Amino acid sequence: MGEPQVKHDVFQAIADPTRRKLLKLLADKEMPVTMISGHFPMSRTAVSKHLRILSEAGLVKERRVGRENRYRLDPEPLVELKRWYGYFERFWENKMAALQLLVESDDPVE
Amino acid sequence: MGEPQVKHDVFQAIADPTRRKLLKLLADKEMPVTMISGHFPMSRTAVSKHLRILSEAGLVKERRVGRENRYRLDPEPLVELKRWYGYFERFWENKMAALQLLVESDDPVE
DNA sequence: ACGAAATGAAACCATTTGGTTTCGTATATA
DNA sequence: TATATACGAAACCAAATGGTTTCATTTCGT
Repeated sequence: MGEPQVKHDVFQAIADPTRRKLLKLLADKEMPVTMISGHFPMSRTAVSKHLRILSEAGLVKERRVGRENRYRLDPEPLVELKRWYGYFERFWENKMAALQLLVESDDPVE
Repeated sequence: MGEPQVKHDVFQAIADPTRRKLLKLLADKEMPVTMISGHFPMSRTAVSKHLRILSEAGLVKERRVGRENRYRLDPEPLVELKRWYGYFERFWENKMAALQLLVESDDPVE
């Protein structure tokens, strides 16, 4: 019983650029740690720690398969982000109308 | 010429809960620093440093009026946030449909 | 049975972060 | 003019962050 006691929340989790890249990488593919770390200019252990933080925030799920640990995105906690953002939508009136068009076009960011 | 050279980006800026509260506080009201800091259990100087970070990220605008420095929300950089999570929306298909309803209802978060 | 692969835990380190208190300066007001 | 108010800069500090290397454990493939 009691709260889920998450150590890192979504906002903290996505604050780091490496972790944002991790989420994109794991968005459509499930991958084991060593393969994941091949995409980053740091040690496997460092990547592993980032994955841990993402996992604490609920943004990735891990699945043990033999000796490897496979990770995959779980986008569900991003809803909190969307809600938070949604609160502010009421505050930009005219200014945002133009920029909204930019958002609608879905060229990838980062 | 050259990039705007922002020290703190939006993701870092909103990672801290105090700064998220600041944004909500300044969403519809322009306020001077001392009045703002009255809403937080820390020194005026500490609040001032948070405001500086938000300012670097472009999320607040400051305006000098006499001896006071008035701050107000500028939501424009939040568009980057929307674009970012917008990328992931294509990855939550069925699961998100239900939660979407929650988002649409606008009870305040935090 | 044995060696290699996959991983996390632990200890360690430098830098950043979030807070403090003190001080100087500009502006308002009595 | 003198005093009080509003604020940021600076120096400082403890804890968190993001990285490293080393080591032990589990599992796979000969």
